[in-house]
Amino acid sequence: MNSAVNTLSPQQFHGAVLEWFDQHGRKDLPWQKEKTAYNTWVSEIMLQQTQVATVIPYYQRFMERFPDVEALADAEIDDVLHLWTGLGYYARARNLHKAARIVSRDFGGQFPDSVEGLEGLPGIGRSTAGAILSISTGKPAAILDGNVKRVLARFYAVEGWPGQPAVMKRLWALAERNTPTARAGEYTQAMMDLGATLCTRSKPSCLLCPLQQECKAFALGLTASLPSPRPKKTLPVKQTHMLIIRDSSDQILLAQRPPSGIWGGLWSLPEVQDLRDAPSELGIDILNADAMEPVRHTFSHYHLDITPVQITLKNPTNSVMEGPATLWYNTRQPQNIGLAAPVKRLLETLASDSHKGGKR
DNA sequence: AAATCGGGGCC
DNA sequence: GGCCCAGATTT
Repeated sequence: MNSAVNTLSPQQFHGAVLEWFDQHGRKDLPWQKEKTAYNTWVSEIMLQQTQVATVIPYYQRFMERFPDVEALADAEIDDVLHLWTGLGYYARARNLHKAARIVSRDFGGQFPDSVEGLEGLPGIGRSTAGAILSISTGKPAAILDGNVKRVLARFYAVEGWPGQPAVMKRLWALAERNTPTARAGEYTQAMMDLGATLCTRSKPSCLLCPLQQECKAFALGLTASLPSPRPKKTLPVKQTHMLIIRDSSDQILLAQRPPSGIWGGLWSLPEVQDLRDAPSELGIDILNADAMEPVRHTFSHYHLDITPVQITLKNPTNSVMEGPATLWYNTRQPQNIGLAAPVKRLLETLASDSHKGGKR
């Protein structure tokens, strides 16, 4: 491997980064007041999916309601999900809750104080474990989140998509190499801040960067092309029908998804691939079916073309569907439940259509 | 519409 | 250990 010759030593690297952090880093965020493992953990999980400005009010509400790991472990999952509503990615809230119970039950309320121990908890991988450990204890532990990947791939001009194991391995080695033994927590914070504020995906602010003089991507004009993008492939398209079934007070039938797989545990509309299978699969008698314009929902690995179908039942008082949990959803008074994203959008559309008095 | 992201989970 | 899955936002 073209190991890092002619470049900054680890001491010079983290020295420059820490000096920049002292002048420009953020040090007053709510989770930086008291850097316990619990506080750091909750903030890191929230920040995995959402920007700082959005996270702040969620973090504060969460901490008021669940001030420590015992409070979270004692909570019902529904209460946790309730405070998570709007943040999305509910699987992470479930993992947070599971992990709290493990820490409380198996570890007497104490978080593991090693990367390996932390990694054993659901929802915590190598990078998040490194962040929690270094920030909350100051122990040297490397992180490699999206921000740090970008900084390192550019600084060392590492070619190749970081999703490739060989590239990932190289980046981890560089991350480990530069992590200081002293001030490791601040260094972790600094690297994340650097990637988030200067070394951004597009239009990085290289002129303000403390690493610019030795940055290979800057020198070679490669900042726009590094890190290398994921090789693209054409996504398969899947089809489904989502049934809009109303009761006499115009509420819409929802069914809960199975706990794992797509939209695990979230609420969705009853679904069939082939409309002709609806009566047998769902146990309903259809008087009329009115298909709406399809909407496309894209996952990382396929497109899902959803055809919403407004259903009129022969027997409107039907009690429906044997398998999953169901509920009747009032679009005029949206409840705080975890809804699959395209279903949420669809229900909002239906609500605003009915306000206008229009039927489509 | 395409890119992005850290972890889970299966083989 | 390698590969794919999943969810939602940003660009």
